Amino acid sequence: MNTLLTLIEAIYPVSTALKQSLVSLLSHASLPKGSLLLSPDQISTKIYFVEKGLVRGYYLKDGKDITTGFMPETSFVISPVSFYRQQPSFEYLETLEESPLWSLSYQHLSHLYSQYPEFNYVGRVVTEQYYTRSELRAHHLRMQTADERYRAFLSEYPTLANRVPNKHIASFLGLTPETFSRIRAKRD
Amino acid sequence: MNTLLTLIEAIYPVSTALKQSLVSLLSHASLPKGSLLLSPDQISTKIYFVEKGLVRGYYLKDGKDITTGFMPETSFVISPVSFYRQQPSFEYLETLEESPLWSLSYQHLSHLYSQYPEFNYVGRVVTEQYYTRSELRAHHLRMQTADERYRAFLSEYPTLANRVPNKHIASFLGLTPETFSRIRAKRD
DNA sequence: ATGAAAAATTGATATAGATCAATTTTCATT
DNA sequence: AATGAAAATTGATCTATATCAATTTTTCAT
Repeated sequence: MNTLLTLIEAIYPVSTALKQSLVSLLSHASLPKGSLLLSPDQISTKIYFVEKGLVRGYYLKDGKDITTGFMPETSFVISPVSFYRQQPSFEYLETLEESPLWSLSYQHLSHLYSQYPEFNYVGRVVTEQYYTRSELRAHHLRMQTADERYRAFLSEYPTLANRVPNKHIASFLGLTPETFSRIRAKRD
Repeated sequence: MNTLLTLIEAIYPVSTALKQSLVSLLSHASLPKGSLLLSPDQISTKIYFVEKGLVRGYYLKDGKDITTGFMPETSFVISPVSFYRQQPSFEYLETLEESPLWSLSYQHLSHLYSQYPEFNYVGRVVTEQYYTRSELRAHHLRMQTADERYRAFLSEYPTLANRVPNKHIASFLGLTPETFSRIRAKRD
C-alpha cells in the first residue's frame, strides 16, 4: 500500500481526501502461483497493483501459449483493450509466483476520476508511461533481430530470466522455444 | 478548431477559462504534402491535431522505409516515445497530403495540465484510447496472418487504400511490397 | 529420495516471406 | 500530351525461423 501511495505522490501530490477514498476502495489479496486474474471472453473489471510477485499476460493461438507481457513487483496490471473498452478479453492474466496484489474495480476507479479531477493527472501520467513502453516494445519487435531482443530483455528485466520458464521468454520475444534455445546456445 | 473543441467537450465539459487558454496557445498551419513534422534524433516538442489531410509515421531500417502508423483527419499526432519522454525520436512524421494542422507545444500542454486539473481527464481518456489502439495493432501483427491484417486494414481505414502508396501499406502490415502485391493478386 | 511430468535441447526438414532482378504500369511535371 | 521517375508487378531463388520428432535435463509432488 505504501509503495503504491508513494508512487502516486511522486507523480502528483494528491489530497488527503482522495488518498482516504482510494485506500477505502482498494482490496488486498495474496494470490498463489498459477491464479488467473482474467480469462478470454471475460470483461476485465479490475486494475491490479503488484506489491510483490509476478503476473504474466498471454493468449492462446492454435493451442500455443504466447506471452504478451510480464508485470513484476510495483507494476500496474490490466489487459488494456478489455479494461479500457470494457469488452471481452482476448488474453489471460495469471500469477507466475505467489503475489500480494492490490485491486480496484473499474467502477471505483471511474468514480475516483470523476470525484477528484487531480487524480486524472496521475492516471494520465501512468497511462503515458505504459503506452510509451508498449510502443517501444512494438518497435523493438519489428526493428531488432531475435538476438538483440534477447539482450534487450536481459537488460530490461535483469531478474526475470531466472524467475520465468524459458518458453515464456521465447514467446514474449516472438520465438519458438527451439529457436530461443539455439540463440542462447550461441552466446552462453 | 471546432472539431477539436467538440472532441474535447465530448470527453469532459471543460471550463471556459481552459478553453480560452487552450485556444490562445494553439497554433495553426497548413502544411503541404511531404512536410516533415519530426525527424530522427530530434526531440518531439509538439502535439498536433489533424484537421484535414493525413500524416504518416515511419523509420528507416537498413535504408528501408517502414511505416509505423497513419494519422488521418481528426487524429492527434505524436511520436509517443519522443514526446512523452522528451528524448530523441527514432522516427519521422510527415504529411502525405496537404494538411491543415493545429499544434501545441510540450511546454504549453504541460502548463495546461498543471493549471487545469480537469484537463487531465481529457488527456487521460485520449491517451487510453491511443494506447488501446496501439495494443490492439501489436496483437494483430502477432496473431493474424498477412492476409487477415490486410482485410482488417481495409475495414479500419476504408478510405486510406486509395490515398496511400501500396508500399507504405505493405510496410505498415509488416510486409515487403512484393509480398503485399502477391497477397492482393490472390483476391482482387 | 524417487518417479512422473514438464521443460529444454538437439537434429532434420519445411515454409512463409524476403531478397534480387527484370519488366510493366502509374504518376507527376513540364 | 510527352517523358522521366517512382511504384507496382512478376518470376526465380534464398533464408531465418517454424515445425516435427527424439532425447536429455529439470522440476516438483509424494
